[in-house]
Amino acid sequence: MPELPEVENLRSGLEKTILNQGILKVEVRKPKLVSGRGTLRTASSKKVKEFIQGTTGEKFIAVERRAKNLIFKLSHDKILIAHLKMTGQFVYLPKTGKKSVMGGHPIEISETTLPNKHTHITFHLQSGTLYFNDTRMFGYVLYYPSLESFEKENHFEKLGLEPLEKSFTVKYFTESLKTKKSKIKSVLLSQDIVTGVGNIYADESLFESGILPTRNASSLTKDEVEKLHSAIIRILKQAIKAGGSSVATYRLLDESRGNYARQHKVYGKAGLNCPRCHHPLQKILIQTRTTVFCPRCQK
DNA sequence: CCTTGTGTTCTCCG
DNA sequence: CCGGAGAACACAAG
Repeated sequence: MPELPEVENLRSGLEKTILNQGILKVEVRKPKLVSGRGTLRTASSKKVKEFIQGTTGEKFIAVERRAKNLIFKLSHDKILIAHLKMTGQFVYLPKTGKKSVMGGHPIEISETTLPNKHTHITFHLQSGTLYFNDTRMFGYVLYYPSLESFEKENHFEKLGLEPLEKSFTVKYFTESLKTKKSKIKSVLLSQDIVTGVGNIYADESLFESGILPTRNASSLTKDEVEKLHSAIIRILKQAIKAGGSSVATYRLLDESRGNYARQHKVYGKAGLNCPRCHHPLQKILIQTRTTVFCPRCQK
């Protein structure tokens, strides 16, 4: 579920809670989740051993984000890279005081028994416990013993630019889109020009900029590229500010757990009327992904 | 029961 | 190399 705004909220939540904490003990219940990325990864007990031995006794120094990935920097230049994919979540439970919970998936947050059957990695920290849960097990947490080993692997090789960095300019976006032969929605989902936009924010950005998701990326006019560029940035920033508009990401346990109010205008609203022109919103499939748009005011 | 849908990304074909 | 389909897996809902 998590796209850039949700991961960014998770990142800042983790930063507030686990930073400077030592790792006392680590448990890995699903070896596959620490054994590599990709669909064909196989469980490796050697990786599990390296993961546990390498992280135990170290301390969390920083929590950063690249696209939808979390980067945990540990003492001694050790690094953990986590991807939540669709259903991954991190939950932190302090030993005492306020119970803060954070994650990527709303269902299990309300079921606060931890660990549960979807808990695959547990970090016992000085002041609390950090759980990595993932129902569908597409996510992963990878361990790198050094800066060199991390850079050598080039984990982020295929990713495009961060949409909220200054380097993501209209000029860059224009030039990049010219080279693409596929639909604009496919390009947004592909992560290789601009990262962090998933199904929700792709549909929302295209609606906001009045562009049909089926348009060929290279056919966008200068004006359309400018509108899409600013819509992506504006919508992502608003979503981060709202705490992630699509799902709960970081909050206190005592807050209303059903509060997943989405601010989107088209995502998940097929059949309802367009908020702009009141024509019924249409649903189609693009690359096996549900896509909702207004056939009248998106051109 | 079976079918469909799910916020991601990698791999395999053509 | 490129683009699209299917796969990785586990549910919930209809």
